[in-house]
Amino acid sequence: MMRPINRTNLTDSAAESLRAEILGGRWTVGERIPNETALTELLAVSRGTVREAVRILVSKGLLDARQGSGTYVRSTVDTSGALDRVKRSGLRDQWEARAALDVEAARLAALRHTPLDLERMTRLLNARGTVHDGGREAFGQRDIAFHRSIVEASGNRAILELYDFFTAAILETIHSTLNGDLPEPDDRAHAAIVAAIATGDPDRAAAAVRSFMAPVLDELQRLSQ
Amino acid sequence: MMRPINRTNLTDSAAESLRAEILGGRWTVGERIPNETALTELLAVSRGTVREAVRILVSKGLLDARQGSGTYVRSTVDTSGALDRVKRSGLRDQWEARAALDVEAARLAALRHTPLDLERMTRLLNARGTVHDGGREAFGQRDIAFHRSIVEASGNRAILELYDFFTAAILETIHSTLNGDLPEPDDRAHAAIVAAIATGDPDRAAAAVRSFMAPVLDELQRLSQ
DNA sequence: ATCCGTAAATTCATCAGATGACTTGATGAT
DNA sequence: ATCATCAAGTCATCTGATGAATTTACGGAT
Repeated sequence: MMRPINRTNLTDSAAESLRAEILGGRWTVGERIPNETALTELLAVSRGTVREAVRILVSKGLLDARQGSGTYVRSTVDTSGALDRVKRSGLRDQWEARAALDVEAARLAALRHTPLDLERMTRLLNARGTVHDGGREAFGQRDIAFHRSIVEASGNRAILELYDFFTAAILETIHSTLNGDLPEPDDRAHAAIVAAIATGDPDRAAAAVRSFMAPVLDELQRLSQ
Repeated sequence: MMRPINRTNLTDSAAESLRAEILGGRWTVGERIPNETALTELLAVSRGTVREAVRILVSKGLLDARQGSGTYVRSTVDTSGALDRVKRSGLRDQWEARAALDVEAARLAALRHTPLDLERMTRLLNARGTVHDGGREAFGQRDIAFHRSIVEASGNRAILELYDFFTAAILETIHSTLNGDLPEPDDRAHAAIVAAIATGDPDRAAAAVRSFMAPVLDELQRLSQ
């Protein structure tokens, strides 16, 4: 059951060697790397192991294998580990990062929201209810849906994508560590956010989200010390 | 040369099938999935193909293969594609997201910076010079180093990680699409950021970064329309 | 009955060989 | 010069076999 953390296998070693060569600039983007047989000799492992190693790097977006042609370098920057490190960065850091996106999203939503966006946000706000309606789990889902609609209204897909990531990551962290004893968000504060966005004033919208986030951030700051 | 976008191979199909089963909750976290021989029959592909498919999911963090024991579900949420989608979200969206992180980082830096942080930021600001010193490439590097030092001073590793990602992603995009005709940042604006952080006023620091970012954001907004 | 060491079974890791599918460049006929 | 055809190169896939690590089953000692 107990496993040493750094025991590795040939496939991972081979993939790591290849990755280091790619990131080190041994081949340029678009260039073809040695074929499987040559890699077998270079890495001193069997062809099957080479293929598994290459497969890993293809899935990371570093390589591109084309049947009949060869395997080519697609990118020399590896961003695959970034989100893993974000996940391990602590709850306070994650919440702060999400808050930053949330504030900016509200700012952009004030400038760009469509009538449809406003209708959806209002509807989700009204449907949000209280924690007593249908249990904690269901309330959390409704709360998340409401906040997500704000980010959607920003029209920024990058922010929305990261917001979804943080929502999932934070939920995972809270489930595994805390027992959900964070301050409950104020209901009137939610309405204030929608109202601010509706007026089209970005600074007011940003301030509304920021003041809404403040209690949780303060609590997390306290917990992290 | 022309390649249909959805031509796939057995390994990717098998990996996708497995991924769908995992995300669909067929097995719970910690549960052991069928062994390679069984997967060979379930997926109707050879063991080698099964192994490559499993490798992909292991590298994505969904599975955990243990020699002699079995292959277990590590996570049922897949965040591996999030950054890829962010990369494809357009330059304006990426820049806005990074700006959001940058502003929040300055705010946090004002509250948390150490004397060492301040020293480093000042040093990098002075070393930044102009675009005429050592060429455009070198100047870009110094500029990035300065901005990164602000994010470092925030003490938030999640924001720093994402900031690095955006820096690389934006650089890649600019290289491949634009020809670097974005507004040059003002030098005095940089000094204003450091000064604001040094006073410890988070709102002033945030405002300094925001006004510094404004010209580029406006230009990108114009380009995106 | 419990504990513990050994053997057996299970499972993933790795290697080797062979065949097929696809791409690319060369060849040759028109 | 153009185009169809062919040959070489390369990745994709299958099959079989052996090794290494883990787990389980078993049997003896206490």
